[in-house]
Amino acid sequence: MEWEKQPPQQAEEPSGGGGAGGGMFVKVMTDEQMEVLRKQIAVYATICEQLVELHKSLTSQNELAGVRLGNLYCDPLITSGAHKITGRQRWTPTPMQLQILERIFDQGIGTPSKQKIKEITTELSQHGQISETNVYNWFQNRRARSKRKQQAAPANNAESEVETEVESPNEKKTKPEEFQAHHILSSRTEDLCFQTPQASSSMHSVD
Amino acid sequence: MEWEKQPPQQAEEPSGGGGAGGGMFVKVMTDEQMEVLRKQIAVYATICEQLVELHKSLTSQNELAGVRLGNLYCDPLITSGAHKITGRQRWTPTPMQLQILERIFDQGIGTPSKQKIKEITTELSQHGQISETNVYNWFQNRRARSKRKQQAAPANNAESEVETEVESPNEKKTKPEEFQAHHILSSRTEDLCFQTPQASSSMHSVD
DNA sequence: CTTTTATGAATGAAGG
DNA sequence: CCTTCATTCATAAAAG
Repeated sequence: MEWEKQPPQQAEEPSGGGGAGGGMFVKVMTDEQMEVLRKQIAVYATICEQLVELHKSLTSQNELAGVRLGNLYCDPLITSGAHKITGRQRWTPTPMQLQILERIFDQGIGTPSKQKIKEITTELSQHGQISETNVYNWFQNRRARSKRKQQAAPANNAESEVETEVESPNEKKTKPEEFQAHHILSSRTEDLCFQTPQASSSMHSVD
Repeated sequence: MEWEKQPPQQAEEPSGGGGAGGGMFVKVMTDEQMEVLRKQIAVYATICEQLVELHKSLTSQNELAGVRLGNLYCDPLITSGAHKITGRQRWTPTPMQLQILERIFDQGIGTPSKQKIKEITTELSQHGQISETNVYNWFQNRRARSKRKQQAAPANNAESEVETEVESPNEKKTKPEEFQAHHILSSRTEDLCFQTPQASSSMHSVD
């Protein structure tokens, strides 16, 4: 089946002669696999949340059963278990890499072409692990960021804002009605037990 | 989803108490286990979806008592792609829409004809607000990015621990994230649990 | 340890 | 189809 293909993802041993002692941490799934599962479980989690909300609504009229019902199936799912396995790690530029990137960015070359990306990546590879996508993303983000900062940072009295929404000049965009459900759900996704309710007996907590 | 190789440049583990460092790669799950896992999640997805449908109908009969029920659970999550009060202009596929799209993408390799788009849009409309343009864009983006990723991460040499599987050379990297439920639900869920307790416990933590 | 911020990455949509 | 942009999401890092 198709899950066999493994990405490289070689983790380096930080300082040689490390542990190898007692509790050794091993990755049981590749990041890719984890991400796939996480995504799928997110679907499940989302639907579950819908059910939670629905039950709240349904029982709000008959308050007697409302609170208990919500807690019962919501809490155990979300609060369950420890975290481990792994999350996806993201690239973090080394100071040296960052310096070089900033320098290139300041050179006014606002056009990071494909070829340029390759060159930069090659150069930065001498200072740490990096990929072309990292460079590409960095420039994309950098440009967008400075653009956004420009319109927020200066205390310009350009009140030509026709929108009814007014945002503070020294504050970045705020979303009052933003609900953070995604955080809760996805942050705990890896903690969900991969089991059917019927299979509970075949699998219990570790140690 | 698709990421090119993600270099764990500084994948430091907060190794407390001589714990060995970063991610050592061991394959602890067989293909069969992964397949079982996939099916399990598919079962969950199916059950959840059916529950949602069921509760929807339950709600509809209670509509006389509480009118606001529909809004509470449906609007924030299912119709998240639509516009909430302040309006979000960018379409966001619901998880269920995503699954359907992914499935179609895997099947009808590549050629989203006009007629096909129409059909897909109609089908997806049952799971949330969507337009043909959304579908079109989605397939365009999907294809382009899938292609780009493939060329960005070709330098893969699998881990020595992992038996590599041959994949079709002229085939795009098979996308493993398809977990469509189909009608697994009709089969006995007991058959879908893990056969090896070791693997199950490994899923939780290995520390 | 919890909350906040900074920023790498993902993605819908537009342009060519 | 391919590239680019704007917005959003998730997480490492910083602040409390």
